[in-house]
Amino acid sequence: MASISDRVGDLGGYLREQREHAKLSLRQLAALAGVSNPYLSQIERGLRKPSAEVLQQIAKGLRISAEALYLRAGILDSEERPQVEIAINADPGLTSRQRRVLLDIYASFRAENVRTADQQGEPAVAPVDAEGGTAPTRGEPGTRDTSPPDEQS
Amino acid sequence: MASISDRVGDLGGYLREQREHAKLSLRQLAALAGVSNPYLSQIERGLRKPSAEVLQQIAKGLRISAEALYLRAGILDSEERPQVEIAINADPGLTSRQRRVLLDIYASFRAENVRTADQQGEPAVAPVDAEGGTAPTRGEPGTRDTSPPDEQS
DNA sequence: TGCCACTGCTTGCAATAGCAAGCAGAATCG
DNA sequence: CGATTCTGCTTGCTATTGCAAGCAGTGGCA
Repeated sequence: MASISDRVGDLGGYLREQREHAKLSLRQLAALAGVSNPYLSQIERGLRKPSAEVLQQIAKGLRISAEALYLRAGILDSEERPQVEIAINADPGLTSRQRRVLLDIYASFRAENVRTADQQGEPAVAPVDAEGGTAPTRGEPGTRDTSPPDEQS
Repeated sequence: MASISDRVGDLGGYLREQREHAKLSLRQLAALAGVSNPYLSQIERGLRKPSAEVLQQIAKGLRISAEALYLRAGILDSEERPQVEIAINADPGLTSRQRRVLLDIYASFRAENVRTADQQGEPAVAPVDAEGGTAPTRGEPGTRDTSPPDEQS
């Protein structure tokens, strides 16, 4: 029981705190959230590990952002990332090709600014097409070593 | 099977596309991601609904952001993320000119996609870009009416 | 040709999520 | 006071997730 609570950054404690802050009983919040009250109790005590969907519902009941709960549950990572890259990747209104183009241009702009800042003739870093966009120093996925990793099955 | 796939915005199709783009077999990606290959196959075909944890692992294997998968899985709402325009404007690593260029390209891509959608007879799906998205406009939980809702149990 | 390695997938199972029914204690009310 | 309502929690159950074992097809090689 404590192990789950520890691992997810005391999600349960946070939930209880928020619920008490909102002056809701466990049953009231469960009803608002659309989950069973025993299950909510178990979550608060760290006995269960709720899905993102349940967290969404609980967040709705508490009128807080689901992301706050995701962070505590370890679903979201609060590490700093280039926001532009995230936004481009997350934008459902762009095609894969458009995303790639935008990421390329963005990367080259950033590289250009680094070069300008250095002024020391450091070799230009070629813009790398990475759909994930989070590790620009890596080669393209398609150019990766194609020898298969150890078989798992 | 199709119902899950429809509901989560074709997560499975996206996963397959990304995997193929990375030139990985199903087994290779499963190994990289640390999930079983039958399960990955089921996910791609929409037969299973993976947890956020599994999505995180798969994203790691594909070297893309987990959030892209969360969006397609319905775990994250795209309105909760920084919009591309906002992100570009806020990026300290870009010059004004670069920002303008990126914004112009982004806008033309979006317009292109709207036109494409119109030509196909679909209703325009371009989301209204509202500043701040769905940032909670309601007060703190503590400020809400504290009369209990109807009891459910 | 047979053998081997690879591919994606089927199937049955164990573990866990999430729930309904219900318990015991506390608080409130007539 | 007893009855009622509320509180958080226990327990046993079903549905689902995720996996291991294995199948059938494909391609490459001696």
